[in-house]
Amino acid sequence: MNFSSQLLTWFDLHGRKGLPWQQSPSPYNVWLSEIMLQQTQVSTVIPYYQRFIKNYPNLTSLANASIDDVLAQWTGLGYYARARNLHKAANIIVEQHNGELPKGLDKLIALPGIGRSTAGAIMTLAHQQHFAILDGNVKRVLARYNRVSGWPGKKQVENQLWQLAETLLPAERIAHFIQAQMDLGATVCTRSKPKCENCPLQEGCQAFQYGIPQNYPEAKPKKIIPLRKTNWLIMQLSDGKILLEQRPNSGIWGGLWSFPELEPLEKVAEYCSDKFQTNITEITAAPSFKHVFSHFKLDISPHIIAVNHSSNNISENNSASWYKISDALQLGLPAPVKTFLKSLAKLRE
DNA sequence: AACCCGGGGTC
DNA sequence: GACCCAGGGTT
Repeated sequence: MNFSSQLLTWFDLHGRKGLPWQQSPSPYNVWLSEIMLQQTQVSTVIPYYQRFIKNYPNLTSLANASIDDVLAQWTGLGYYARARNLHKAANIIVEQHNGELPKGLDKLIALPGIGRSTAGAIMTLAHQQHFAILDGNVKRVLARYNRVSGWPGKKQVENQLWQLAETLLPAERIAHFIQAQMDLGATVCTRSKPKCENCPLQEGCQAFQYGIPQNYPEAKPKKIIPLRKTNWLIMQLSDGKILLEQRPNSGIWGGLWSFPELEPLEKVAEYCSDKFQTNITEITAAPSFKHVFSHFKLDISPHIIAVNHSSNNISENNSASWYKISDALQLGLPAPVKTFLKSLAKLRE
C-alpha cells in the first residue's frame, strides 16, 4: 500500500465528514470556509461560518452587503484583511465572472485573499480537480513522512514540500485525499504529542522510523516583538453614549471601530476639543492591560472621560460617531474593544 | 527569496 | 508567556 491508499483507507474510518462546509461543498461554501480557516482553528470557525452562511447564503448576497456589515460579522475572528479581501473578491466575481467563482487555479489566485493553497483547496474540494494544497497540516504530515529538514518559511523547503504534495496525489478520490491529509494532521499527526500509534502512515514515515516526529517541520525562528503603548480615549456623554472612530483600512484592525488613541496624553483636553468638539468634565483611568499581536505587543491604558458636547456634531472630516453601547456592540469591533465595551455596559447596570 | 503582516484561543 | 492555527501579500 502506498501513501494515498493508506491515507484514504484511514479517512473512510476516521476522517471528518460532518463539518458544516462539507455538507454542500459548493465553490462558494468551500471558498468561504477556506478563507475563515486561514490561520484559524476549525472549532473557532464553525459558529462564524454558520452565521455567515445564514446572512450571506450565496456569493451575490455577500457582494451586495456593505463592508461594514461583513466586518461586523467577522468581529472576533481576527485577521480582518481576510474579510476585506473576501468582500472585494465577491464584487470582482460579480463584475467579471458573472457571479460564479472562476474555475481554474490561476484565475482563483488572481482574486484577493486566494493564494496557491486556497486555490488548490477550491479546485479539489469543490471541483474534484487534480491539485495539491499546502496548509499547516499538510506541511507537517509531509515534512515528517519524508523527514524534510528546515523551516517551511524558507523558499527552498516550501518548494520541496509542494513538490512532494504534487507527487503524492492519487488519480482517484482527490477531494477525499486532500481532506484526509488535513484530518490526519489535525487529529493524529499533531504538532505536539502526535499519535503515531494510530497513524496509518507509520510504516513509511521517515521521521517515525529514523528520527523524532516532533522535530519536523522545524519551528519558525523566534523574534523579539516590540512593546508599544497607547491610550484609549473613552469619551462618554451623560446619557451613556460613547464615541467610536473607524480605523483606516490599512494596518491593524483595518476598517474596524475603536476608541480614539492618543500618546502621549498631555494634550488630551485640546485633542478632545479640537477633534471631537467635547469638553472634559472628569477623567478616570481604568486599569491598563496588554494585547498581543504576532509582531508586537500593545500596552493599552483606557481613560474613561466624561464629556459634554461643545457642538452638536463632530466635524465631518473624521469618521467618528456617538453610539449607545448596545448599538456599538453590533459594529465591527476588535476583540479587546468588544470586551471593554461589555464591561463598561455592565458597570452602568 | 526574504520578509512583512496580522488576531485570537489554548495550555 | 509560548505556541498553535485549513496563508497571503509585498518588497
